[in-house]
Amino acid sequence: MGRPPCCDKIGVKKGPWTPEEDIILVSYIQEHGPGNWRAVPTNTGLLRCSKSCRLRWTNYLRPGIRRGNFTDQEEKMIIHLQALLGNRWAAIASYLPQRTDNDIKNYWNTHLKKKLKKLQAGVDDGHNQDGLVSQAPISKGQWERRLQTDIHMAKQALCEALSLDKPSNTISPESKICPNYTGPALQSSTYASSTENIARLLEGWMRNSPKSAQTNSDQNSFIHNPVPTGSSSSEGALSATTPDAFDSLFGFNSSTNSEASQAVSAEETANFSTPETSLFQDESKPNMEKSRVPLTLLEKWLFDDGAAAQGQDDLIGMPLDGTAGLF
DNA sequence: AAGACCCCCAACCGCTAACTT
DNA sequence: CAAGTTAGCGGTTGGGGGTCT
Repeated sequence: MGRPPCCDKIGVKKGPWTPEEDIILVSYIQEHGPGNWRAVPTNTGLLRCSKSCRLRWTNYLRPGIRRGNFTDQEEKMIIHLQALLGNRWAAIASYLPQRTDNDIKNYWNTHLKKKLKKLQAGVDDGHNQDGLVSQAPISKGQWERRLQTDIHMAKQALCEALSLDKPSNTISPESKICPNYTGPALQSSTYASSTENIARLLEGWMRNSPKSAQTNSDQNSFIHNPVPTGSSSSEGALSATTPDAFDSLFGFNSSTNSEASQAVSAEETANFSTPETSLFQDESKPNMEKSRVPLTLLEKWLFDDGAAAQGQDDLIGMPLDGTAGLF
């Protein structure tokens, strides 16, 4: 028996999601939490395959996602992490908790690849045009030296990237490894208007719903206890959340210029946040920890000698096959 | 003003690792 | 342990919006 399709091809809707579908999905996940995606289309009545629902959630509806306007620091980090990890977008995304792997992948393919290519063309001295590392034939000794150098540079670059911007009170695993690192960037970029729109949409929708206000503790109880406690339709779950609570629950605020809301979002979405803030992060990137484990070990190894042994001068003077020209 | 072209990104597809029975 | 099932990942595509001519 072959592998069955993830969903019946007949009657499955494809293409862009409508706000209504988003609402249904969000309200369902709000009630049941992410996971068990196979049950989502059945239980919600959405004419979407489970995969599509998961993708929609992880790439778009998931709280705390920052979209567009990649900062220099993020760019830098992506470039170096890509050099270090290759096209392991999920792993790279785990270091940028506010970005989805899809987003990073898209950004890499549409912006960074081009940028690096251009730069490499400018400084081409035997390196090829396609990647960071020359594919020209080299001797084994050269290759080993090169590998060592690449690892060395990647170490430094990662340390550097992680040390860029820092809310002062955040204590992260990275901060232990790399003393300069104190957390993810809190930049001026805004969340996706589309996410906002959904929040607004929900806001309006909820205003019309029979139930209105609930206490924050109720919202928090959802955060702390995502398992449904009793009977309810998705509609009930949604109506049990006030717009404000929804904002706080989802870690964003409809006023995107609010520094406070951004701070909250960043904090809540940070992978290194406290357990009580991390329901969605834990669930939306369930294998993040898994994928991070070897990386963390790697980082430890990277930073143990990298951060201590190398001065900042080296960072400046040590281009990552031409990428340093970017900065 | 309008058609052609380009770019971006949301979503899809296929593969595979991980989990369950 | 093997077969079946599910979730997640990375590559790719296509539609829509923006820019150019």
